[in-house]
Amino acid sequence: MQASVKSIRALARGLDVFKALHNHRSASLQDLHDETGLAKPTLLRILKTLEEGGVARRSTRDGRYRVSASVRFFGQNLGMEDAIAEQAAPVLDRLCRDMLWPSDIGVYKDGAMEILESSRHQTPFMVNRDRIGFRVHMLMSAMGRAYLAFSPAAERRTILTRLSRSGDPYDHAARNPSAVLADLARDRARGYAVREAGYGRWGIAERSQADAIAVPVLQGKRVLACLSLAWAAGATTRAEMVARHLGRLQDAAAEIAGRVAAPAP
Amino acid sequence: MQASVKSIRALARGLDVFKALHNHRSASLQDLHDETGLAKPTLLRILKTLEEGGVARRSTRDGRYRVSASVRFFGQNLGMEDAIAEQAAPVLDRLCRDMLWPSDIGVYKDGAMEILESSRHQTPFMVNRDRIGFRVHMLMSAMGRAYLAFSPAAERRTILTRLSRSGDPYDHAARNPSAVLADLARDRARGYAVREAGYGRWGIAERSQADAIAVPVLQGKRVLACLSLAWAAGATTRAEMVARHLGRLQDAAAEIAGRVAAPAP
DNA sequence: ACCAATGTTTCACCTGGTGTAACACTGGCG
DNA sequence: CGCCAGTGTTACACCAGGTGAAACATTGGT
Repeated sequence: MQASVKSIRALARGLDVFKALHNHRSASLQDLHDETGLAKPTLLRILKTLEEGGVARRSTRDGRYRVSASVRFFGQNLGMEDAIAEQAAPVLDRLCRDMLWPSDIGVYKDGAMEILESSRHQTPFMVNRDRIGFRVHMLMSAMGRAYLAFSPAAERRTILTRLSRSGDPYDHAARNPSAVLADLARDRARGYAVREAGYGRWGIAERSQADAIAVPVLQGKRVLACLSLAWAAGATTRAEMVARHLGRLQDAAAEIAGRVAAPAP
Repeated sequence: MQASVKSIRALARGLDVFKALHNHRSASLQDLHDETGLAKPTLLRILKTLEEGGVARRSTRDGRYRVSASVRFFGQNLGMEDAIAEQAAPVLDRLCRDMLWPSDIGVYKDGAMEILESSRHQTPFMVNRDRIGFRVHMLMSAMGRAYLAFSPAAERRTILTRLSRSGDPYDHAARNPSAVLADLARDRARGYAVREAGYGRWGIAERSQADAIAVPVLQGKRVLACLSLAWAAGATTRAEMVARHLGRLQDAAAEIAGRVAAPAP
């Protein structure tokens, strides 16, 4: 941890003033003084700096301070994935501490699931280097199958059609859709999806077998993302993991969906 | 002027780092070091503070820094009026220096024009105390007439109907719509509107007569706001002011419309 | 014309921000 | 496997720069 890195009080105060300004539509120096408890000369300097930085302005008409309209564009080029990753990260951390096994969260993109965040870095069981945008197969991984199982039928059909045309041998199971659809219906009924036997291994040189389950993060009827739980198959059984952790995993998925809709402060 | 108020370097640097972070979707410490020229320990402290302030985050997966999704909501509760006032303010200042007479900008709201910004504070001719939300009559003021003259016919009709039911004697002219519409058609043809003779006076105790013209700030077919130019009637003639300044006023209106659509950096 | 509330400037104190230098970690290449 | 370049982190000592008390200026109210 970077426990020794100290934060900068002057900057933190500036952010506080900006937030105070953001809460009220406009604020006088006195308002800000009352709200933040900072000395007025300090506030004048902070507000001057915020103005020069283009994030606040002082009306020439009433002398009151407001946030600048330019801040409307802050974060406007972030995608939904960024929001999901950010809101999921602390939930994954907590999950990992509770379950002692790591989780991943990912979204569907261009024919595969793309991993957005992971708590694998907290465990010794890193199978893949943590590079952003790592992609896992739709039909082989628990995460991909969760996405397919819980998506609306139309989207499921579209994706399977796409996979059946793919050059990747792992995707060819989609060419026998009735078998796949039956598996997915079973997953949907159980409330979680499982990975295909033999896909994915743990540890250096992929010696030990891995297993995983995954649940959807639902936004209405759409699957916003999928949340997976992985463990070394030799350590415990799938039935045991489902019994102990499925509820927790589903709760976490619901929490993430809620936080993406209305982020925590 | 508050020429003597110094800005806070530590805060300005923090804002710079935030902006650098905002330009790239994600940035490593090295990226930020290269871009801002700040020492890495300084950056670590700034980033720590931005994280604690909830405006930046560091991905646990790749260790790169990003702006937090929560900044998406910054400035989201500002109205269009705030944006207009902000973008107009510097333009009004410049206009006032060029023309030596003050301008106002206002929007239509609830049966009257509401002043958003003004350069009257730069002149000795302040007729009204600069209180925010000062309202001027639609039919008596140049600004109100400009709004009516250049609005789509349907909106013009709606407003006139509303005014005709008003209790304010100034609004009763709307009860003879054909005369009003003829005046507005003339204003529209000329490209500017004028105030009703006798409305508005300059200076202390309202001794000297005032005159004004106004032009629309157009966003497509809608009148976003109106921009007025006022002067003491005894000092110069309306024909002279139109000849010298109408083009400038229309250019300024176009500039404001452009800046509201895509704010200057 | 007075008074209370708010905004601004000055200035001396000393903390808190700063960068250099040393250290730790990672990944790539031979 | 070991070296090396690139990157991230920690320690530390200096002193610029942030800070708020107090004095001053301005505004608004009745």
